[in-house]
Amino acid sequence: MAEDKKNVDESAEPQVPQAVVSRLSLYLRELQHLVRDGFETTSSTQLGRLLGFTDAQVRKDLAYFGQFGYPGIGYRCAELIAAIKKILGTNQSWSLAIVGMGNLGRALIGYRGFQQQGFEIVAGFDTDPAKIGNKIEGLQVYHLDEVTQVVREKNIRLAIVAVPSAVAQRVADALVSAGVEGILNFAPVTLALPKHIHTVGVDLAIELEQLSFNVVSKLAKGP
Amino acid sequence: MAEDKKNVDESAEPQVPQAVVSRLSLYLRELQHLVRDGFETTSSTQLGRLLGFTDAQVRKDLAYFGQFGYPGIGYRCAELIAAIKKILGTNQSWSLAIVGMGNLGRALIGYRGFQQQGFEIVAGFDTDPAKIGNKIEGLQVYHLDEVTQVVREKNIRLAIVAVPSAVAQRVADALVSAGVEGILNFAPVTLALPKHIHTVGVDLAIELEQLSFNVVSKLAKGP
DNA sequence: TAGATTGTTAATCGATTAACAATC
DNA sequence: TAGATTGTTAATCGATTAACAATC
Repeated sequence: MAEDKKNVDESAEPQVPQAVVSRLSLYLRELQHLVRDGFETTSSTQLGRLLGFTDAQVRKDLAYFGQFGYPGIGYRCAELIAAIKKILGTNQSWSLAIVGMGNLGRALIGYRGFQQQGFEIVAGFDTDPAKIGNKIEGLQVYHLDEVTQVVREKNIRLAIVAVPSAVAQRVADALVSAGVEGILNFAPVTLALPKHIHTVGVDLAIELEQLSFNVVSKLAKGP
Repeated sequence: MAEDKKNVDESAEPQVPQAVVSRLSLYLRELQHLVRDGFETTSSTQLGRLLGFTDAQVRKDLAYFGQFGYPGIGYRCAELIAAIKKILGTNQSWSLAIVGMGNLGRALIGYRGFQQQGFEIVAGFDTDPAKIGNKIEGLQVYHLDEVTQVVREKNIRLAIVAVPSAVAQRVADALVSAGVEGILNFAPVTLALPKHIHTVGVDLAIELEQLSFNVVSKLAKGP
């Protein structure tokens, strides 16, 4: 128990790369489309083609989590969907908080895609007195000072941060001390948080920078 | 010239991994914060610490593009900012179109972070007659049928897709045939587009799935 | 049976890290 | 000079792909 070599994780499982987890979400999305389009089964080749991956990669990714396919047949879509949801934790529904009732925050409250994948926003927070106590887009808005109480009452484990950069770190700290375990951060800053808190950052300007880089780079090569 | 081994890109340059490009955007963001906070210079160690990377990785990433540092000194922030902007193509301003004037589309029009990094939304598109011809959040809204003309007139090279999944592919096709070269897609679908068109997909539900996966996985290990 | 497709091992490829001479 | 830090090469590590026996 005492002997740790380097900083290797002590847990037994093979340790799943984050890249595998994000492809898992893409497999889930494609499988849902396949079911909608009437497919009962699919194959690693088909899934790979739809997403631009090799068939080997699809099989390898799934192999991290178990055996889900049938040699000679492929994968039963409904079955694989259920399995991936279980792995991702979205076989159950998650209660979310959102902080920041600006343009982006309000848009996210109305976003249908969250509900569809098992995420329900159950509380909004802001510090603007004009907004607190009202409902915005049907969602009850609380003062950030009440976050600890509301998070406990409503069993909130994940939160969305949609506030200006200048206050994002303070808001994140408040969420963490209220007991939130994961944060989806839309403010264009790197949050400094305890290691056991999970963070995903979405910086919209950065996404555009990836595009502009690729567009300008391609100028070098002719058509 | 004829002899190509496998499907190796013919272009001379070392071929930059996409992961490097996204870290480049993060370096830029941190450098801008450092300048705001009064730093004249920084180092690979400092940048790495702020972002959770090793110093070696920072230097290696930058080395793809040239020599920007001073041995014994580090990097001059302003200088490195200018260099990265040039690499990413954001030393110039980009004119953007946005398609879809729903909740998310309207929020993105008002998002200050785009302007700040050199992206200006100059035209909105929709197919709802009630919206066309008006200004939304100060932005002129056109019918999607006019996209080719507007794209040409306003020199638009990048576009944001914020429409429902069901129509995202058709919208993307229209943008491409209008001459757009890069698409930031918020619809939760994989777009099938010509190889020379660049796409970045942002699926908000998938970002939350990454969080839920990590939160449930951590249950296995006790504190 | 023949054809299809899995799960898995081994081979390849690519990315990260460590180390260090060169430089300020 | 001593201390700091770069750019770069070599070593390590990890992820992807190819190949194939097993299975339906």
